[in-house]
Amino acid sequence: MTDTTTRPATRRREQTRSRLLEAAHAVFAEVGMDAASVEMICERAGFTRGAFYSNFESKDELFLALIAHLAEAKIDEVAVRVRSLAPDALGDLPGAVRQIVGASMAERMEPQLISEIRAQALRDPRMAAAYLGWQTGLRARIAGIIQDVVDTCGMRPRIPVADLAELLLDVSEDTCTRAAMEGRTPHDAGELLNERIERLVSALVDLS
Amino acid sequence: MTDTTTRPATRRREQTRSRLLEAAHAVFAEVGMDAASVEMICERAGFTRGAFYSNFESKDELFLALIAHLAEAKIDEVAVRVRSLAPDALGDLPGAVRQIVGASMAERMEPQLISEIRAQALRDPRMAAAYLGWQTGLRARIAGIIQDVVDTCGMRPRIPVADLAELLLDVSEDTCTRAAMEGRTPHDAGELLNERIERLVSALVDLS
DNA sequence: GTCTATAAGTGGATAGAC
DNA sequence: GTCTATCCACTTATAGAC
Repeated sequence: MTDTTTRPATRRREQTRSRLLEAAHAVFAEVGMDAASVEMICERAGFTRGAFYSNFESKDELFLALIAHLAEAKIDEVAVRVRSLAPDALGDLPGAVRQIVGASMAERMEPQLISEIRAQALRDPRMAAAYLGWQTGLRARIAGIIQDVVDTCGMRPRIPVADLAELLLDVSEDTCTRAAMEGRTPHDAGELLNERIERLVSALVDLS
Repeated sequence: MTDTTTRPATRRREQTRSRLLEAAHAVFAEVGMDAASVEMICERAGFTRGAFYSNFESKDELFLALIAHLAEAKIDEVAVRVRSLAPDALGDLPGAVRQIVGASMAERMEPQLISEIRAQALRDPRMAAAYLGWQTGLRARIAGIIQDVVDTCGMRPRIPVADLAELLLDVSEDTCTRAAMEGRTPHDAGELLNERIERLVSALVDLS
């Protein structure tokens, strides 16, 4: 016997939740939080509204759950990327930063969704809290990585490492956002970001 | 006789348009483009929907007109600020930048409205064009100002001046946005921005 | 130029069947 | 757990009065 008896319903429920979150990700990015109807999201996920309201209290709760989900996923992603390139490319700080920060930003509909989340967070304190927590965690992690590289290679940053982390995150976001607006491909955006970060980092950290 | 006969209706019409734009500014910032109803905007401006549709084709056209209006107003504002502080404070680049860029960003509902415009511009090519044109003009103007200061004072920027202008604009926007989310007052945001720009500029331009 | 009235549609959310 | 049917609030946009 499988564990069908212990948690069959719960597993199914989590799958439904997961598919709804995935659909929400796409729909919110495409048309925005307000223009997105619960119906659109359900249709995309292959459910009806009844199923939706059995899993989420409201569209707002879904959006909040999506932010939390993204925060977790993105921070994990950073950890994975770090492990996958730490050994060899330690000396190449710009390259490392782009790999870690940029790649996850330029792909898919990230700029659209992030912009949407920011716009909502500026109006709703609960969403602001969720978004700020995410960003704070991300900044701390990036700062930690930069600190490691700096220590290992004996570099001397001209501004505090925390500032540098924040700066690089902001620049990454803005560059990818503008690239998306200009109709560039994600690959193009990556190139652009690479160059900009290269110039910035080489101006901001001395090799001592 | 006044020129009442030549353009009485036109003057009145422009006043109506202007009041509608002003109301749109507030409502779009408060609830966002999609959640904002034409009725809300009309109510705020003291008109009814009939008057609205006599002046604008649709909500989208109104939003587009608002972007164009803001672009013009903001770029003019920069010019005014520059003239008002150029003579004495030329040596204080961080201070000048904050005065020019920051003040207009931290006040009122600017972060909310800008975020909303960006979110919309990421989905609608027409709005993207309007927004990108605005930003490009603003960047060019800021770059020109920085170049002046740099030349006059014999400073040596460690990255191209165009990059510096873009960077400072991005940092200003992001700082004000985050400050707003954290519930800080516009004054607080100004302080924060000031410090951040101070550190950044002193790390990025050498006094030669 | 601006208002009132209204048409036609879409939204979120619930109740109850299966 | 998920679906069908439905309620009610609210939206955009137009037609015609003033």
